[in-house]
Amino acid sequence: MATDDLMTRALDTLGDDGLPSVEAIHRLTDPAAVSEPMTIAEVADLLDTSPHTLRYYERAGLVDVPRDSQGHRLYDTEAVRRLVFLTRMRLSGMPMRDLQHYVALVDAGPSTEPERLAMLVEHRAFIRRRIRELNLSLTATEYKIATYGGATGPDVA
Amino acid sequence: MATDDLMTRALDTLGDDGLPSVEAIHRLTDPAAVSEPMTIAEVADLLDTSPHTLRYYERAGLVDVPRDSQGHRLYDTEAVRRLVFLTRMRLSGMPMRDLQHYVALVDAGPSTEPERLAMLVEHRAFIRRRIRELNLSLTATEYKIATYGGATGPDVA
DNA sequence: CTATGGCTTTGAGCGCGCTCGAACGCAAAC
DNA sequence: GTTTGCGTTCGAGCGCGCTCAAAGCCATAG
Repeated sequence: MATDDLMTRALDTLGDDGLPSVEAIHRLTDPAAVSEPMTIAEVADLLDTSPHTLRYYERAGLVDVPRDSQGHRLYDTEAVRRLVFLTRMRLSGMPMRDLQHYVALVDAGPSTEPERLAMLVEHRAFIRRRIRELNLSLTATEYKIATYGGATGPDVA
Repeated sequence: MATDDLMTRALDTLGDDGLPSVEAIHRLTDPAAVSEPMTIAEVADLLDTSPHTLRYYERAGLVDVPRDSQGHRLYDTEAVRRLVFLTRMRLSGMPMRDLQHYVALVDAGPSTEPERLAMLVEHRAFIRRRIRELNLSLTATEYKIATYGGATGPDVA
């Protein structure tokens, strides 16, 4: 388990309220400062995932990865950048199917930008709804902790 | 799809910021005002799920449901209450496994209250982390929408 | 020279949470 | 009386996202 992966570092820039600061945005826009090609293990560590998963993403057509003379993957800046995006989207609940569609649009050229933008806007709405749901469950859980009697229902006084 | 299920109603009590109001808490503590037994279809509609799923939860040992003279399920207040709790926990990401453990603890009596409380506290931490992750992804998505150029990376100026 | 370790490919397997199909029962509606 | 509709049980199937096993290649270490 990576203890200093991207997400961990990014979360550290947030307050306890979970609201991102201006600094957080800068970290988001500069995910991997180094520009040298990385091995699969390094990328996996950076993204807090496994080499298995990175190969799986590649097989799924989500990213193209160059090889070195021995046939080993060497992730260049472009590939790393895309994977940062992909893992972020996955983590926030976008299905593989949609990501495959998205990258197909990217590969299809600039004419598909409106559709890509529409996907992002829809995903934004999805994330917002999820956050609202989680806040509700959080409130319910906190209420249950505070008034804990052990029943499954609220057992309102 | 139920358009007036519990979650929908509860979310309506929240502001756009997703922060629950005092009223929301009251709705949470009084999920189903009626106290008459409900059919499986009614409960499914209330919880925005399917009869299939409700039977599945029962088979999984999460809840006991009384039957009428014809062998049909008649959900009493206790069962509905527990299912409200269960679906809330599921929606916020608690695994079936944990829920099975939790209800086993409930059935084991008051001596297990500390462990149940510990589970809730841990789940609260889980929800909070998820919300933080989602806020981060939300920020990233909003940034990408705002600066949209269509690449998979930020393409910082 | 022979391990050891990290990478490669391919296809298969798995854990989770449903979701469905089949065969059937009962009851109210036509 | 039969059709329609909603319910029942049981076991099987499915979609998703990984996750792994097997067999092999190459390079550096001892």
